[in-house]
Amino acid sequence: MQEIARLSAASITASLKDEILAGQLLPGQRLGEVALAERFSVSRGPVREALRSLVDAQLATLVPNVGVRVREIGFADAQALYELREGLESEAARLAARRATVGQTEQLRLLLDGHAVSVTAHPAGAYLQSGSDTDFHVVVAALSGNPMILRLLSEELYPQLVLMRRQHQNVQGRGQTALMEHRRIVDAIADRDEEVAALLMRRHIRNSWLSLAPQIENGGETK
Amino acid sequence: MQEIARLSAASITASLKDEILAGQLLPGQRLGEVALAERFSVSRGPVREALRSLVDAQLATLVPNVGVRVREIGFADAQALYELREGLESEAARLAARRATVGQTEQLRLLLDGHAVSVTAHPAGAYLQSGSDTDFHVVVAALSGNPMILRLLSEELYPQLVLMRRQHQNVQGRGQTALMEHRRIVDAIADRDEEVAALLMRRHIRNSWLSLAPQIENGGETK
DNA sequence: TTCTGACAGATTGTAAACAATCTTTTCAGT
DNA sequence: ACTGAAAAGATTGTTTACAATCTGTCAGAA
Repeated sequence: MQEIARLSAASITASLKDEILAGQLLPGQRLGEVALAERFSVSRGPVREALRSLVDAQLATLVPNVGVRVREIGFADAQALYELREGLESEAARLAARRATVGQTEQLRLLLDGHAVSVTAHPAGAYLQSGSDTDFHVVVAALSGNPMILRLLSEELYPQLVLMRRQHQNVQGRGQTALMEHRRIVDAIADRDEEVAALLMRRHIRNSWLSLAPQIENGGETK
Repeated sequence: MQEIARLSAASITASLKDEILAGQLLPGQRLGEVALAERFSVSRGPVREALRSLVDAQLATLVPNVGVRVREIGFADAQALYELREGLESEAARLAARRATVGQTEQLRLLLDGHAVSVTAHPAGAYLQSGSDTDFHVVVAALSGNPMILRLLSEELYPQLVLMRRQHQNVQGRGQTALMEHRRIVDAIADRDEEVAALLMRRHIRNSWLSLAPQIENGGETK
């Protein structure tokens, strides 16, 4: 696992993010500055900066004078995350219905057609696992025309979702159902029906949570 | 403007945040590392860390190899901010209606009673300016029982709001109206009516934006 | 045996020096 | 006078060294 090129702060941040999301760095694992500095053939400065960036992205936790660890996402965290998504993404769907052009909604339909192929190819619910679901949600967020919402979702919440899924190994088989819900949402967006688009997105995310919650160990860390 | 005690990273971050929000550091102003290091009697390391923290909090912008500047919030930014608030805070109100205890809603009413005194004392619309409005919204966010929503609002969005208001000097006189809207929201929360609470909060924030938008120069920086 | 406290090792926090990049100035050429 | 390139200055990015803090171990007393 040796790094070849001499990277610097931004690159190291990206590398660590990727490794965490890929599951190469396990939740709870310590991220020592010296160890990482040696691994990247760089001094502690850039590593330190990268670690702070991970903490800000909520992918790691920092205890002052002690160190940084890969974040562990418990049941309460996951629930909060999905509640937040309900508010944020229903707003994104609402704005998308207000602003998306006909060409954009067409592209969205094409995206779902591609997903349909994936679902039939891997019927055992690889839809959500393979990131197709995230693709759809990112596009809707982009169509909202709101840079803040797009950034929040794609750069903060979705990485946390990936981390959570990896930690709890949920391979939920909601592919077919989710795809149908996606189509209804696109219909509402194409109809310029803000209220319905927001409502359907809210329900979609809530259904997703209801299907996912039982898969998460209730080994409840309260705090 | 000399600092007395030898502060370190976290303290410097807090100091700079306060100064930006207090308007002592104007939007667009450069935040040079060496200058700040001398001002705080500290080396560039902690200053650098504090600056990155400001950038993550969206209170400053970073251009690599160039420097950090206090963030300028244009019309498009303000609009995006309020759209985001609609989604986030209506969700907070919904969750508050679901979870707040009777004691908590009572305290919320008491808070508004206190605000009523402030409004009658300063009838010229000092309500929103004095932070009373923010107080209410923070409490509702807390009552949502969702730590992520609370953190996002109180530590990211509201500081940006303060910065925006300072930049555009909006002293909107919506005090009496806003207070009444607040009371209706509390009523819905006390009634455990999630839908109405969410709807009223959404309208409240939208009204706030409609009253505020004209006050912002449309000297549109497109990007 | 178990708890307390001090010491040693390791790790994070900060300071100071060096390297790389950008900005501004200067000056030659048109 | 104006354009453009090159050099000087200033600023950020990185490295190295030092200080402060924490964790774990071990001796000693209850």
